[in-house]
Amino acid sequence: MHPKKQLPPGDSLNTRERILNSAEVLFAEHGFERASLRALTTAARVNLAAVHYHFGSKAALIRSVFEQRLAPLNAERLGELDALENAARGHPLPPAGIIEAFFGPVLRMSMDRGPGSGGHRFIQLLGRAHAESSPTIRDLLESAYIKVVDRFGTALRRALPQMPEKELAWRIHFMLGAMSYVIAGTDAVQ
Amino acid sequence: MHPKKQLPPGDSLNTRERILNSAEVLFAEHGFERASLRALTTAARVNLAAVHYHFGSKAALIRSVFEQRLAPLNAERLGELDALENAARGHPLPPAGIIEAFFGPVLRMSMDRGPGSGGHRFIQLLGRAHAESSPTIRDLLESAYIKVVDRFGTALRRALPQMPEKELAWRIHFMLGAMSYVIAGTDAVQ
DNA sequence: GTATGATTCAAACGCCCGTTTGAATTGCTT
DNA sequence: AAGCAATTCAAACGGGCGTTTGAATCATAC
Repeated sequence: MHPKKQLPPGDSLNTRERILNSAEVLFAEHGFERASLRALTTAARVNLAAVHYHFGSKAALIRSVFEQRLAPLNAERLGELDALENAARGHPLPPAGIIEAFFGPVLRMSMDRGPGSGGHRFIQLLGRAHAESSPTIRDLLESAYIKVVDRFGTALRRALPQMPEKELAWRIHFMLGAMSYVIAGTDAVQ
Repeated sequence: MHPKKQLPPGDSLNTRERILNSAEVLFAEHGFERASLRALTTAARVNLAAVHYHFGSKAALIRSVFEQRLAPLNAERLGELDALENAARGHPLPPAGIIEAFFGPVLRMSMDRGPGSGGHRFIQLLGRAHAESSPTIRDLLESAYIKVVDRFGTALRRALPQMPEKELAWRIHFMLGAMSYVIAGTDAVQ
């Protein structure tokens, strides 16, 4: 039957994890559409049908790879913003602090090139997702970000009350663009 | 036989042009891979095989769509840079002028939303190409840009001799990122 | 008007994809 | 040891893709 387990059994995680790891690698390297389940399951030394058994569909696998890593990342962002707000005690926050709370966790994860940790790999994948056109991916990103964007937008608007809404929106757009481009990049620079 | 014409005959251009136009629209809207030749030829009210007759392959069609528009754009960029250099008479150029020579033509083309002209449409396509992962597209972009990047890089280095090479590279990277992100964007802002 | 080459067309080819199936195998429980 | 669900597996399904083919049509030159 479909992924119904009666209990967390002994060690089915092995297959699941192997799929998740290979998926992260291949999605980051080739993009979500170009990386096929056949290539992926071969790399993971796992049967093709295992993806559907453990995840249900390719889209669901993408979602899993995504959320598994993005959730902690966004939690860290919100945590840093919380810390800033607690320290400010009601006063508006320093804009640079807000921006650092948003980009810091990503940049730190991107530097993390320890073997096995794969932080860098996931950030590459995140950059790829930003550049993706397919509605599936765009929806996924949006739903994962909506809470974060909302909190940070509010904080920035409060920190810069004199800045026109439009101008602020453009600046945020520019920042996001620079970030996603640099992150997705092929390390051409540096 | 394959695309060998004995003479520019009466009006074969009609089919070729219809394909090019539909290709630009659909590539810009859905990306190069997601837009299929079947969808494209249907939209152009043209037979499926006409693409291979007139262009040889999908990749060659992409190249044609691309070069047809990118060549004049890059010519304009280089022209503006030439004008700057002639006006400066050997002195280093104002950095803002260099940057305007590079981004100005794109931004102007992007604003051009007159029906039929399709400037905006092509710039969207250009943004999509920047975000693309496939080697075909990356190679295409690189070969189309290499001359421009070289000239502008030299000009910037000469205009900002005190700036470390690395720092300059990063700044260029950021600018390109912001541009491609904004341009490819779904007009979410503004 | 007929010959010739350019162009269009419907149909098929072969490939890769995500997904489904149903039978083996495995591992735990009793 | 038997039973049973969880898991693995090889094989196939159906569909979309870029491409090829070979005949039909069209336009031109003689």
